[in-house]
Amino acid sequence: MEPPDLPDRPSLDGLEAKWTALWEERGTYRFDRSKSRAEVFAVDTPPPTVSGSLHVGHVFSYTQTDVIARYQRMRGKAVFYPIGWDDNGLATERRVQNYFGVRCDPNQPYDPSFRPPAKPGKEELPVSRPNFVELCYALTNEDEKIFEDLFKRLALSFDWQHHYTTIGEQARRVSQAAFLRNLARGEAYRNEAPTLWDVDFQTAVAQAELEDRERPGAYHRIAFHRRDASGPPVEIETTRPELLPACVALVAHPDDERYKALLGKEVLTPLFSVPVPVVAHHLAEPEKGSGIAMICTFGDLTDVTWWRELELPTRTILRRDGRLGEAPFGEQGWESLDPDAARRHYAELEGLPVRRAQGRIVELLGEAGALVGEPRPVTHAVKFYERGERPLEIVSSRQWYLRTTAMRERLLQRGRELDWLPPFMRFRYEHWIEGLTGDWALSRQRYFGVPFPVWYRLDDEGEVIEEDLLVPAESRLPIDPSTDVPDGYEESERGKPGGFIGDPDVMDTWATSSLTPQIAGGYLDDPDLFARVFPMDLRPQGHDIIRTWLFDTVVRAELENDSLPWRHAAISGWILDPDRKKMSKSKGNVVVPTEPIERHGTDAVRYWAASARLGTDAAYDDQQMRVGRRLAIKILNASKFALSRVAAVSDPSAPPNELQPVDASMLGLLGLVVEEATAAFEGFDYARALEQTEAFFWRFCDDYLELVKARAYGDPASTETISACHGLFQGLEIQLRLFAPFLPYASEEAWSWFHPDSVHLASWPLAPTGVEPSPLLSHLSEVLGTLRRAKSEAHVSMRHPVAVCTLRGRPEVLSLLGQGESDLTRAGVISELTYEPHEGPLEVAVELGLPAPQS
RNA sequence: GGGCGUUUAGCUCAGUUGGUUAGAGCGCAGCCUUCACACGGCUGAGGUCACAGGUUCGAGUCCUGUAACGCCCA
Repeated sequence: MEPPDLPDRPSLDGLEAKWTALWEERGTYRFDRSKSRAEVFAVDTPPPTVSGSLHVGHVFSYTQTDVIARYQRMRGKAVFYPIGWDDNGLATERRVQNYFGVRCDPNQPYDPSFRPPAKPGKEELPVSRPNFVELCYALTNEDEKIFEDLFKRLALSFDWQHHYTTIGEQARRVSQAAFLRNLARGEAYRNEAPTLWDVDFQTAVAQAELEDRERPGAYHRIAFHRRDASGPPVEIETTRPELLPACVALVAHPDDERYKALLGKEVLTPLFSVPVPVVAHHLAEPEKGSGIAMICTFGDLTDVTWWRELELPTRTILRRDGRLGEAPFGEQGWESLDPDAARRHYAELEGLPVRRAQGRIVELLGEAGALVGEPRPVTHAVKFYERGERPLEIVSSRQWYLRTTAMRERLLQRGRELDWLPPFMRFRYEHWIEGLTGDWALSRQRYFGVPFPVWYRLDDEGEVIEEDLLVPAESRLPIDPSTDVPDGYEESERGKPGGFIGDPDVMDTWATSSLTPQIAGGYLDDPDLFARVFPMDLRPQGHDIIRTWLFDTVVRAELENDSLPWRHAAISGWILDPDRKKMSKSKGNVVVPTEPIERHGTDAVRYWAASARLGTDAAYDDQQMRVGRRLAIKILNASKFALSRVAAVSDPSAPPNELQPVDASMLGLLGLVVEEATAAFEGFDYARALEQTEAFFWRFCDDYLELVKARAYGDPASTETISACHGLFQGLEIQLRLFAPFLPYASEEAWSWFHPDSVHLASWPLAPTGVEPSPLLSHLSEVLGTLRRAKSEAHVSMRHPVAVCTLRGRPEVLSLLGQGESDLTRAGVISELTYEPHEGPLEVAVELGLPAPQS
């Protein structure tokens, strides 16, 4: 073969820039859409939240997916591997708010000449909704560039031509169309209902966005007198005494003997003298507090359950800003035996935020003698919006919902059809479904999101006619109902009696993210593409978003496509810091991914990420990256050596007539590694494939290269040298391909020294044919190990001659070793090699010779 | 309170349907500057497999229980 142009000192420096540019120029990772579904491997990649900070967690899981994608590409699949940015939603709004020091005020008019302040001021500057959205676009554009640069440097083999954003036109169109179809099929509905509410963000929140946090609180024991004044007062315990004005009943467990006699009777709320019934429900916990609780509208989700199942009245006092609102005691629905006193007491509370209202009502209760004993401090779990800072409240509001609870069984069945990696992750999904307390609340009272594509007709008084929806034709999508006009109306009729008004809400960001297979696959615009990629093969993601992203995506595909969205779900673990604590911004232990890439190089960082199995958390580990870097350098050096030798023979790729036993053994054993790595990859166990490949490579370098060196430097026309060169060539070629998914830069560089095309488009290797995996090389390794030990212990160089080496072992082992005798004696610098048959494991006796004369 | 996972060398982790003396890498110690590699290589010392029972000829592996840690859900 042509002598390759080999570097004097191979180096990793510069490889990343060089190959990233070449791959892009050559379109190495472009999707071939001429392939049929069976020839395609489609990945539904998680679109990262670009407003969030980049950290090594991204590197970790995205690399694991890329390794799988590269394997599939080498297996001959057309890999559909799009990438998107998740830019819509509250995360971006918050970042824009902090970055520019602005606040969205929908009442402000649009200012086309608006420029954000250079530095955020002390007070947040109110800006119009269109101005605010413009800032969101501007900032996400900046953020996206940073992500793109990182992903390219990480050698993630995305097809950048199939790129989307969750606020982009395509995403809005698909989200709105899917919603309208949900609506038409009766799967989406709008309803006034108790809603989880964040008082700071002033928006509804879904069950999936909840988070429990331990907070200090106190049990207050409050006495309720019986309406008929018989018997002692009933004492309840509550952590939320400020909700007493919203009390609609007391509840005890039906089997609780202490309260059986009370059931059906009425008691009076202290301070407000509102008669409320005592009712029974199995969710009342006899062991908790006094065993009887007050039901308020609404203190927590249990209140909602009681209220719904026991058909209790509603007395809402909480406003959406987290303060106590109106409570017209004495009027209908607010009946009181002493309305004047009730109003007097409530006047002390109205307008106060809940915390201050709590303090005040405790004083009032104390003065009225209704507080029993001192409040008892406790620590308890309080529900928060995961991005919020104050506890969630529950308010009654009108929201859009998607009917998920009605399809529990179908979703569980889909979960069983999905291949979970690792399998136990399915429990997360099942438990989530079993624990659903209501339908998916879709609407958010926010600004940077996909609007609901509906308008409402206004009656002659200018009031909204809820049941009379105006929806656009699908061909008009995407629309913004706050600026677009429904068919048959003029803009001048907006907000006027007899006119129309747009729905002011936007969709939950997951309502868009849950459609990534449809958005990326061209569901609406490109049915030909969609048919080639859907259902997709792989959904990679973290286990923290099984209840949101994975679950929601299954829901949408079930409703829209009557199908699972993908066949396999690969769930990656967390990145922990070196002390095994979860990395998080608040702990200040986040590692920025550019840092390890700068220090160790991409291949090294990928090696670390690919060493961790799916579903397993991994600690950030500099040492492991150093190992990866060393491996990458070793690949370059070993390749250089092998190629510098094999060029001597005419066609090293062709199997020679007389393949020497040592070469055949190496190739045979490598064949086993190929088979194991392939099997591991087929089961998505890339870490095992890497482990096997790496272990073999080390033996290849330490033992095989040393054994064949003498032959490789021999006469290029000799049988021995031709065989050695074939072993080197074949061994190298196969191993570079095995390494390619993991270390794309080093393997591509070495491959380029003797191939015009990319290793990443080369075929995945097959085990070499015509060679038996004889244990010859393994036995030789053992002997070499003993020789090295002897030399190491004698503190002499490895070139130091061995006077006599005696091999003792079973005859068949000795006879096998005899086939490698000349390689062994030259690699070990052995003067005399003798064999002694004996029954037992191989033993090697070494007698060192005199040092070779100094030259 | 319910569920899931983890526990193997100082550290990070493999360990297949139960089968010789439990593996790897890092770190540590020692050695070697060899004609691919000092951004290196070689060699070595490290383990009561969390604990307690049980099944079995045989258990890191299977069963029961306990503990610690982590996560999810109440």
